[in-house]
Amino acid sequence: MPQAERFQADDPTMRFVEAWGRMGSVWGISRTMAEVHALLYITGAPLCTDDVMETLEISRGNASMSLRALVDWGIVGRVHKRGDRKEYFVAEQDVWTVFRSIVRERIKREVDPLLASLYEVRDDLAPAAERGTDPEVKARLEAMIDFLELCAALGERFAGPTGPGLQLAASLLARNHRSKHAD
Amino acid sequence: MPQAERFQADDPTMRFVEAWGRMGSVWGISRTMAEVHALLYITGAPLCTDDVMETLEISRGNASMSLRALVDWGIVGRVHKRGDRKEYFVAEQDVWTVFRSIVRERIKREVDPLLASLYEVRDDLAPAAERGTDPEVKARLEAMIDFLELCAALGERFAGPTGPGLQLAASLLARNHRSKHAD
DNA sequence: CTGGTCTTTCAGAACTTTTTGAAAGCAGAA
DNA sequence: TTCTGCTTTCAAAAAGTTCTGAAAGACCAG
Repeated sequence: MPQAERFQADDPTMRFVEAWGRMGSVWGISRTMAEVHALLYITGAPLCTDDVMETLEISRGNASMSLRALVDWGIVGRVHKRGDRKEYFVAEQDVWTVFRSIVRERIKREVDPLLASLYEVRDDLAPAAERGTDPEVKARLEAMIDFLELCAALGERFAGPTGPGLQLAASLLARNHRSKHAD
Repeated sequence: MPQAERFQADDPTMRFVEAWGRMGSVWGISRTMAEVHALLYITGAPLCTDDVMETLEISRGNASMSLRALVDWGIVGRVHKRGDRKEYFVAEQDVWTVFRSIVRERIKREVDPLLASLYEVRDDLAPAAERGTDPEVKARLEAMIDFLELCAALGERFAGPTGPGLQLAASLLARNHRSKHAD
């Protein structure tokens, strides 16, 4: 497999990359980052910064940033080839593992800080016997906190590093499934 | 409860609104939209466009757009008061229902289109006996498609309009839980 | 050390999204 | 009909984000 790949714009690989790129928002990352990930995933083999730059036609800086961010998210790993100074990158190949990393990261980055803020609000609410704050406000706040705690806990269980993941998902679908699709 | 509410910036209501606003990205909506939703949710009572404008200090246009979008997402409803020409808005009060609406919408808007693109790529790949496309590429594509289908199906089951939702979530947590938190 | 190869950083440019405010639209009352 | 009170729309402005490319940094080999 040659180092500098040249894909046609309508090559299946490229079409996959584009489709995946459009999804970036769902995973909470930028389009380019998603494309870089898609390219690494579908290619399977380790690619270096220049491969990524050339294939996606992006700048060196952008490639470097995106790759590092993917490594931070834990869904891309760094690899070295003997006798080659360059650094190579490989995407995790198990989709379920990818999913787990993403869920874990997003909970850490987004749900946890929100919960922290809400705890603060609640704690300031309780002791002061708050002049005139509707008690129902407190109840709604609690309801939201409970829900988010449940989400975080579920996320950990469902997608956590040790989680049952796939099997659990499958079994969920299995029990009392109604007739689905034909496709 | 007066029509034009005036909250202190550090009022618990406002603090909730701000915390929730910062979360917008997670739900795939803009900060302002999230704040409008937070305000309606925590207030509990129906508010009109002017209430929202004044409380959040945003323009009429923005308030109007955000409210309509929330109605489209199905997590805010329109209400009319007898003898009042104004339109009022109330947020769904059951957090689990809100969650379900959001999951359903996002799958519809984001996962389904992606799946559609991937099906196209796969279908173009199969018949042509594609000159030189690595068979592993096809395998990886299939793996991704399978995963996304599972997600969509799970989403429907778990968060769908008829779904078991909360109970299911609770039971998931219950079985083989390891010692969690104290807090 | 010096020179070469590769990686990272960062200020500004390009692009995207969000917000505004004024104008147009709509509906009921008189 | 016209007036009035309210809602929606939309073009332009502001704010926010992502990308580029050049320069600086790191590291190794000789």
